[in-house]
Amino acid sequence: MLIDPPNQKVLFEDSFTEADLAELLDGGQAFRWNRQKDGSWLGQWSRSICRIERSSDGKAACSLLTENIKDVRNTIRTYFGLDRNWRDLRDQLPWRSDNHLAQCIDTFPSLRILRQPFGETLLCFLCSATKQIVQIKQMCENLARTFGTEIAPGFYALPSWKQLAAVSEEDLRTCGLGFRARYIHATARIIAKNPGCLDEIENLPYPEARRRLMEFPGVGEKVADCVLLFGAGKLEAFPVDVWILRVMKDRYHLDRWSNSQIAHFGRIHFGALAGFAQQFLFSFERRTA
DNA sequence: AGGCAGGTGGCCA
DNA sequence: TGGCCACCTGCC
Repeated sequence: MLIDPPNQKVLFEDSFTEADLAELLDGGQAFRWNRQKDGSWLGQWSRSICRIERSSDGKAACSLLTENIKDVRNTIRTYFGLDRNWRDLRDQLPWRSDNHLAQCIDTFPSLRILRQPFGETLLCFLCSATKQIVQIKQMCENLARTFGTEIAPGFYALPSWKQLAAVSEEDLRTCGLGFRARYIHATARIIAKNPGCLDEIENLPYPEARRRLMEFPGVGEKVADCVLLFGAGKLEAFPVDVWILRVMKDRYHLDRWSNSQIAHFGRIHFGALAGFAQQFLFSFERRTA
């Protein structure tokens, strides 16, 4: 049930512009946020429904609209990474010696990395191959409505991997997944055989977690890195997609380099927080495209 | 109206 | 290893 007025609100410390908020919630990290007519954002993860309201001074307030959430404050803190000092992390990026990165950071100063539920992140990014954000969101919504659980009138949670394991590939295709249906189906079957494996992988160190994720069909280097970055808080994960390749070629002048050489350069250049740096580059490039 | 899109896996030199 | 291609479908 929806609660009105909303229960406990959590205030963000940083200020956000409209563009900041749109980039954080709808910029390709998460696929379950929608801007409402009144300008607020409504989003979902697990069995939570969340509203974010931004006042004219840039302060953003977050509230959960679902009952039965034991620890509201903690749920929000985890998802938005409020337990990390992003200002400090941002300062550790090599912006002093990298003018382009500095410009990207200035453009989206309050950008951070979400910490989404691991299994849901895997599902969303299995949908992402050669699709744009709008279409990925549509696929996720279809999956939730068709195979997920209704948690409030009109709101559906994404199906669990257990729920997905009971669905045929053919039925998955009704969600408009295309060839991605095969990946999701096969991955669900593998997870069903070893139900604890996702929890296990989430808690592994980055290199091993990445290797294990890539054993799932449909999970290559890029998807694995997205899942670990946005769903496991591993900031060293550096997803290399077409946007990042373009950035590295155009802005870092790596003209004659192969894709894998470019990816390698990025990981070395940006270091232990490479994924955080990646998000600034990605957002900036998308905005100026 | 038709090409193209936040990739992956398989096959061939 | 490195490059090329099929794979589905809906949206601009």
